[in-house]
Amino acid sequence: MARRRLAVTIKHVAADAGVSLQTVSRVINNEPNVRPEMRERVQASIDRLGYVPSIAAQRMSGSKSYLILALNDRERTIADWRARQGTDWVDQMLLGGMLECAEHGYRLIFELVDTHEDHLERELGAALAALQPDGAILTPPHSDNQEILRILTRHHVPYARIGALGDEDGGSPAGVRVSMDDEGGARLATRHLIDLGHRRIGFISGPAEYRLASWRVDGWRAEMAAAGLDGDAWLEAGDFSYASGARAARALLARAAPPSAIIASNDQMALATIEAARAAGLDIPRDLSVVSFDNTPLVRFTTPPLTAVDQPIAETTATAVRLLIEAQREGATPPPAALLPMTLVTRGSTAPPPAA
Amino acid sequence: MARRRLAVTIKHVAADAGVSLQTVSRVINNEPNVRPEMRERVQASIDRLGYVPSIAAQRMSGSKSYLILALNDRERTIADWRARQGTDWVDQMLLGGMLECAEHGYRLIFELVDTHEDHLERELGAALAALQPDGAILTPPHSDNQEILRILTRHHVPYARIGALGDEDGGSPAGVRVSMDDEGGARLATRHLIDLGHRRIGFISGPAEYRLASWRVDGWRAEMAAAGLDGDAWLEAGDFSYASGARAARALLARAAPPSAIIASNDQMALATIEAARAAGLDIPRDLSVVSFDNTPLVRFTTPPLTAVDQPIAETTATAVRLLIEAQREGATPPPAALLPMTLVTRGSTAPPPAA
DNA sequence: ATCAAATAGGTGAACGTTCACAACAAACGC
DNA sequence: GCGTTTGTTGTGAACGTTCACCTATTTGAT
Repeated sequence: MARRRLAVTIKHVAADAGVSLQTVSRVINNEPNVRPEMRERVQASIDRLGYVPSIAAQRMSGSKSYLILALNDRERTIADWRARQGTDWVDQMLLGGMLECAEHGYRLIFELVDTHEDHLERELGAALAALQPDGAILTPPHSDNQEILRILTRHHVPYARIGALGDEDGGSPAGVRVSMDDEGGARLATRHLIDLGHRRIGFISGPAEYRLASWRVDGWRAEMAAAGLDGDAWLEAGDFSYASGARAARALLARAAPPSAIIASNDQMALATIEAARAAGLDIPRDLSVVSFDNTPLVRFTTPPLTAVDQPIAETTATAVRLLIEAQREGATPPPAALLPMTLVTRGSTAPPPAA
Repeated sequence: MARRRLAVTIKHVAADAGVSLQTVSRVINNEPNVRPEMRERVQASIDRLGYVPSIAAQRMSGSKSYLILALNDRERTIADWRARQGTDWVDQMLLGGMLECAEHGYRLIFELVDTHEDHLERELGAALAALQPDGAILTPPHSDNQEILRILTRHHVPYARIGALGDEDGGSPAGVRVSMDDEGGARLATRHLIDLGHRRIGFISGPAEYRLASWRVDGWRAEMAAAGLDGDAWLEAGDFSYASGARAARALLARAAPPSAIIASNDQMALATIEAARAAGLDIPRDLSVVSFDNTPLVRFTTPPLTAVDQPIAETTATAVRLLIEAQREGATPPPAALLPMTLVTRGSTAPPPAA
């Protein structure tokens, strides 16, 4: 329990360079009004002594903490994780944000909060008071949790919201918004299939309560309509689970005029589609083309590997971090919003339709 | 840039309860020598005002930071992540450690460090000085990076090393060690197959430079020997990649006396084995049983789903956190070590061998 | 040359908490 | 009854940094 007395502080640097504490502080923070010559001398001392400012002390005297919190729902994260499926977004999100933070001298802290009404206030409040972060990032499904937004606002912590997001926050000045273009992604997939010559393109949707799920349907429907095709003829509902995907795929394939291609709104339902097609004696991609959403590691090792719409999950957090940091500069422009495009990764599960 | 003057501090609590700062501090830290009646009064004020101690201030006056760093190699993590394969350990590790931290009022921070010789000292030093964590966790392949250990020791940060680990650190008092029982895991898999009636059990090893890879071989060999079987007859070398697994599996299946079961040292090689068997016209599990190591989400969605040895990755970090925290209590017992067992998850890829 | 303004640097207080130590009361041994 | 221990509370300094303010020095305009 002995106290550590070994750290080199600003005092040592000041003594070593023969200047006052304040001058050292000015050099550290790149403030003006220091002669280049003096600045160099101080910097030399800093380098020689290996001095690093203590975040704790900096935060105490009112400066930034250089910390950004990535808030996540504890229960959901744990549930996903226990099931060992679908936590792919955790490392994607985390690493994307961390790297962007590192660029700017910030640090991203992944924080799990209990979003139950009665715990939220105390837990989140404790985290904010204890760490005093310079910003927070909210991910679905809590990006528009009004209670969380309220607490963040009360603690004066600027936030960025990822995904989802209506316009219901009526211009709260603290909010940055970053979304992925789900509709555009669906359009990419659909156009890819149309370009290959497909006309009957089935779509397995996600659960209705997810906005991104309906956006994906919208994109597919719009692109079908643009090509003069009737989208709604080949729509089946799923809920992102493997079982629902299998059911929907079987239903599509059992139709009088079955689709020659199917787009599934996520990877697990695409996997189920492949399995259902195989069970029906169809070869992929010869008899049926399949496109997936998500592009998790799962779909690289199927046979054949799946063509998939890739979501820029990592870019999402990275952008959120960048916008948060930028918004804190003096300028104080109105909080920006960003829409990130999705990309299509073409693999072996798509081909021209069988000759009619 | 306006300073925040809204936080409720220990001073407000003291005034509210009509006691000195020190008494409040004692209550916060659960120190003895406070009358129950007084303690209650202070606690009431704390609750009413919603007071939360500031970590920054606590750290400044020499107490704990309640932060534990999970150190990871930046380049390797990024490379794995860009490739979108094999980062499964990131969220497993992270969440296991975070939950254990939360139990004890600590917080886990995932920190990527550049392990290049010339950057390591500066970067890691900066992280330690800035955050002043109460402990650090090292994961493979840097669990025995002497340079990192040296820097941690110099900064008086106790550490826990996960995986790998010879005894080459000659009793440095700061080191806690947590390992997974790779040998035991391999024995479990082998015994499972032997119990099913298999006699010719092939093994696809990992790269020789990974100690865990050779431990897995050892376990398989030992269990084979215990059953009076010659292990080395069916050993093929792989390097954890899909391609190497395919090559090894083809070699095993092309033998005069091909194995009736194959254990692959990781999931990707197991996937390759399934594909190779299918290409050779074999049905799994009727003609060939396959067991995998790792148990990532990948192997749940293959057909058939893979029987796999599950690694307690999350428990690994959780245990490390627990041991680190325990080691800091007054007792100061010699640093402990833990060996975590693996478990076998039986799915559809194993069955009795075909009747001879 | 003179005065105002801009630039370069220093000084003491403050941030919120804990530590070391002092002060006092109560309980105890004899 | 007196000195000694034990338990409870308070006081001032310290942690490492930045802020607000102050003092020189230099620059520029008149």
